[in-house]
Amino acid sequence: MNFSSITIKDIATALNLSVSTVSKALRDSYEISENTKKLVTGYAQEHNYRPNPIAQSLKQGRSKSIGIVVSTIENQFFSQVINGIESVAYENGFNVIITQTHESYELEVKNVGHLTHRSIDGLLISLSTETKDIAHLKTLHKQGLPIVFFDRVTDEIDTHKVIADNFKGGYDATCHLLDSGYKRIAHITSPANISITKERFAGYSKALEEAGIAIDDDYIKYCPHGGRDIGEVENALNELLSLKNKPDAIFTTSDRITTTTLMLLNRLKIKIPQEIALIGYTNTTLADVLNPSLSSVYQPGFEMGQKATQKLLELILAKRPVYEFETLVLPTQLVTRDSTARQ
Amino acid sequence: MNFSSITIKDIATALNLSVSTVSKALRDSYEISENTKKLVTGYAQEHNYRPNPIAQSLKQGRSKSIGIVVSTIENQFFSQVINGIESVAYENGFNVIITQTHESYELEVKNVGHLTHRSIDGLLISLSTETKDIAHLKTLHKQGLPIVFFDRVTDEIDTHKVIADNFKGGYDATCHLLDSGYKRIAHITSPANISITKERFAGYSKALEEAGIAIDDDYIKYCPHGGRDIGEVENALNELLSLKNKPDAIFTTSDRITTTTLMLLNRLKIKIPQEIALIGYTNTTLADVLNPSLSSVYQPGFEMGQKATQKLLELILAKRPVYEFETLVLPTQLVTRDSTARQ
DNA sequence: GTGAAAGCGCTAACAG
DNA sequence: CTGTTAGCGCTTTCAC
Repeated sequence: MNFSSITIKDIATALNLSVSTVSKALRDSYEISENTKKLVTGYAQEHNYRPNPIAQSLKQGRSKSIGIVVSTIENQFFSQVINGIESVAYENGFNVIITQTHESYELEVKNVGHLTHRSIDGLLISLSTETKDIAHLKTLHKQGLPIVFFDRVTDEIDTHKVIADNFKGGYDATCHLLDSGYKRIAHITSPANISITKERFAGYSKALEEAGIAIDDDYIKYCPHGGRDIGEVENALNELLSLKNKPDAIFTTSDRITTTTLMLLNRLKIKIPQEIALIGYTNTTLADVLNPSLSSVYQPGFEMGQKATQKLLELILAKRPVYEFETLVLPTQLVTRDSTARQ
Repeated sequence: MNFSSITIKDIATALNLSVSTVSKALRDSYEISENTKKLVTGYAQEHNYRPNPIAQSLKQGRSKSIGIVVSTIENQFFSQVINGIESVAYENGFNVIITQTHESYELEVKNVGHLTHRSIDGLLISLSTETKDIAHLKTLHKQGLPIVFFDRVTDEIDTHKVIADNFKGGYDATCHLLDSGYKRIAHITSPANISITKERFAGYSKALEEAGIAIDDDYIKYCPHGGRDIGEVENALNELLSLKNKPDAIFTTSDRITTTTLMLLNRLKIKIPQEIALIGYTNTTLADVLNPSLSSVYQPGFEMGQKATQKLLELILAKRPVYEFETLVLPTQLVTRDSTARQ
């Protein structure tokens, strides 16, 4: 039910006009005289007329809304992205529908189904950690649904993408550890199938390689759900701590893994950075007040949301099919704090 | 555009039936023979038919979606609430549209307008800190829009409400400080016009009163936007610190105020709890790993979202107007940590 | 300049 | 049991 509006018909009868005249007048059609336009718009204003978007959608086959798929809005990175998305979407008269996968492939498929089914004009998506098969998206993409990937992307679909410079993020973080004197640098990360994991790992590897340090597979641990469950991180950490040659530093990816690692180390009373240094990806505003303050790689979430939405709107509003796609790479920010202080 | 469906008409022509027969068959009407039902549903399944929700909404005047208004999803409390809302909404075939006020009255009015205008079936709202006049909601409520308030409520509208036990939260926090030996307990809080502020303040007052300590107005500081801007908290804190009789403890409300206060105290190198103890409302999962670990009042956000949605759905699905309303009060949880350790 | 009419996809009286 | 018809609110030909 629409709780705030009279209809075009009401205006028509009140003004003794036809609905089509009113409709055209409201849309400022050249066919309508200035007089009636004024009459109509005046009446509309006065009675707080607002077109019923549902009827418009049905008629026009467009809903002026865009769908969003993220893993979870509890993650500050994603809520920042969403704020960026909203800022651009609202400015352009679009509204957004947010859904969460909670890192589940099944939920991702379900959400995407729901969204398209609810007639969105375009989709912004960051893939779940479980997602390997993207058939559900390929189909939609082929049918012409505008899609823009952000954060966790795929190269199986050719469209606009907006990501952070994950390679550099991993590289910078690792270099910083090396520069601070750490040598046995472990890496706890998300599953290897998602893009960000590979890219960050590549940066980590490159840095070690340049420092002449061999990659030790024992030092690389994957959390199947990107740290969604505390147990994943616990296992990873325990395995690292039980190595004969324990790491002296850890580089973590993903907010969840990072903060959980910090918590677990504290719980184990392992001194950071004296026994083990820690640097990780996180967008929490609390990095400064953690114990110890946490060196981190910060991603421009808000900007990522804005950029992705701009690209999506380009696709949605394009008069003709688009075949040239861009991948925007945004810089990350390395912030060094106590958790990686020089030994 | 709907990217995933054939229409009822397609089915009808394919099966040589009328659209109404198909429609009824799909809705399992008693008027239709088992045979044709099977035929229709079979064909529908096979061709992945899904009703166009836009058309359904237009026809039925219901959209099966509910609107949410919160201050900001970056606040973990609200993202937890939203998760609770989603869990119940999805289970019942409703989807949700999330909007943020960023503590602005203007944005609240705008969002509510947008939402109703987009034909929501019901509204879940936590008022912005700026909101004093709720005429925009009263009108809608009178027109019959089901509304459920949560967290920050108003008593100017008679409907279901779901809140935390704010009085007890304030009372418990203050008692805990008193029990730990603190006597000069300051309070930094949100504006006095919102419900949670008054209720928590009442708890704080009661505890002091019971301890035979007079309320000192100099110890009560309000942040006009609930700590949205760091400057608000900075001012409040500076005023407290420049008192001749400095407080030895602070009780803060709202996630934002709490964590900002912690950050500022750290920045000022004021030792917590030795120089000033700190306890505050926060739902961050990081309370344990803050420096120092932070005593806090935790609110059952997820549950609040669930309950509010259940009540809203009751209203939406009610066959006849509802005149009996409930206010559910959920318990909060006091978690004591290092920031309020006994002196 | 204005209006009549069709139709977006669906539902629901009402006939048959 | 099935079909015809009207209509949700809007836009858009096509007549007048």
